[in-house]
Amino acid sequence: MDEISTWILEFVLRQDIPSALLRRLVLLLLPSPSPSPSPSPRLTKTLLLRHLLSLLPKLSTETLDSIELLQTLAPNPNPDLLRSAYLHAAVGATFSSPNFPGAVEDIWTGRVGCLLKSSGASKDALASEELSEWRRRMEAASSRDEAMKEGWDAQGAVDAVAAYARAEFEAMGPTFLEAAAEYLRVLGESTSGAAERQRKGKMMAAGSSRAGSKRRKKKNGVNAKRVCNPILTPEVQKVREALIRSSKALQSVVEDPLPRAKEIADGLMARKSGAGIHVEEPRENSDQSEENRNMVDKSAQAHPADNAPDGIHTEGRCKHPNDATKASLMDRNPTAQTYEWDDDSIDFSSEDGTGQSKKLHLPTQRTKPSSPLKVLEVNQKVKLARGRKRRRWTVLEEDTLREAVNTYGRGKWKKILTSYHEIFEERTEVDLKDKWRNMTR
DNA sequence: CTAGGGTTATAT
DNA sequence: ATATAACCCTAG
Repeated sequence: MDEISTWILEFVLRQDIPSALLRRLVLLLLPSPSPSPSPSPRLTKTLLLRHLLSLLPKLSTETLDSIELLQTLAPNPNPDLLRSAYLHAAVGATFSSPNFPGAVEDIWTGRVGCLLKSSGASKDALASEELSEWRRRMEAASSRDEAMKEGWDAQGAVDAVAAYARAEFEAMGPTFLEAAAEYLRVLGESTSGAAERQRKGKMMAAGSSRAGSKRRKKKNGVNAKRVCNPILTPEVQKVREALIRSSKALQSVVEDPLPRAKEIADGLMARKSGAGIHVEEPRENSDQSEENRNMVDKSAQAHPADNAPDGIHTEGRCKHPNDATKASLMDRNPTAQTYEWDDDSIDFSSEDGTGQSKKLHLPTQRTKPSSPLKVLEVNQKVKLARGRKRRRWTVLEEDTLREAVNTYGRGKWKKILTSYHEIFEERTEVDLKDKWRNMTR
């Protein structure tokens, strides 16, 4: 995984992502050497902390595993909170286990026993007087009630773990992307050098040290340019490229609003025109365009959360599985120009101060084909031109597919697709089958 | 809907 | 230039 994916993953992990997805990411990235080099310590830590929090109302041995792993990651800015979290998690896990003697054996004789015996880093980080005290108490007790009678605050234990995780996040500071965004915002507000240097320092603290030194080297050559156009700093360029490149990965997290909007629009169309839907291919504009706008507005109202912030775009994928044959208003218009996030079509620069900006201008509507023959020809062209954009399979998708084939069996592609549709977004059952064929060759 | 052959874009 | 992965077509 490269540095840029790391920034983005870290950012994504700090967001509110579905717990199922988080779990998968944990399984994918954590158990140390998965495919290639393990992720950066910072990312690993983020992942572990998120995992820890996601387990939370419950305390289990999984909680303990997470904390033990976290303990191995330097630096450890909150040693007291870490010890406290471990203690509370251990006690909590013991009490919430259905098998009290078994849990004591596993947690207190096993884990804690080893921990207290061994000397060195892990002992320093996790062991405490209180922990050995609890160990004595647990091993002496013959039942859960007996162990608990000296007082135990279950909610307090959960709070202790949460407090530790929050403190760690706090100590880590904002994610690299957030810091970069903040830096640029401030840079845009004031061109004062002092402020710039201050923010810069803050940002560097957030990023990995490797990233920092790399960029510092680059900085000098482009300084003149960035003063007059803060949007063009190498940092933005880099982040922008990263966002584009990673949009594929993000697609499994961020829903593309377009298919949904189209669905709604089609629904409205169907209701409006009764049974038959026929829209002339090259549409006469003016009178219908008003209606068209309304429909878009309505769909926007129905899904306010889908409005992505400016600059973060998912690709405009218009095709909807069931609509391949229907020509609808929302389908890609062959005569219109769309702005796509293709890697090589990105050019935000307007270096020439001539004010002659490169505006997109939509060509005026072509005259509609006169003969039926021509209509056919145009339709064919549309069909040919409408191949899906190639999208590489993510590791998450591959993993999910493997797991799904294990549970449902090879050949149950439709079933697999529907039960994991949130992960196989925009894939068809045929894609799954093809992918499986590729994977097993 | 699935299987399997065919086509094309992309990585090596 | 070639191999491979992703995608397409279509019979059954």
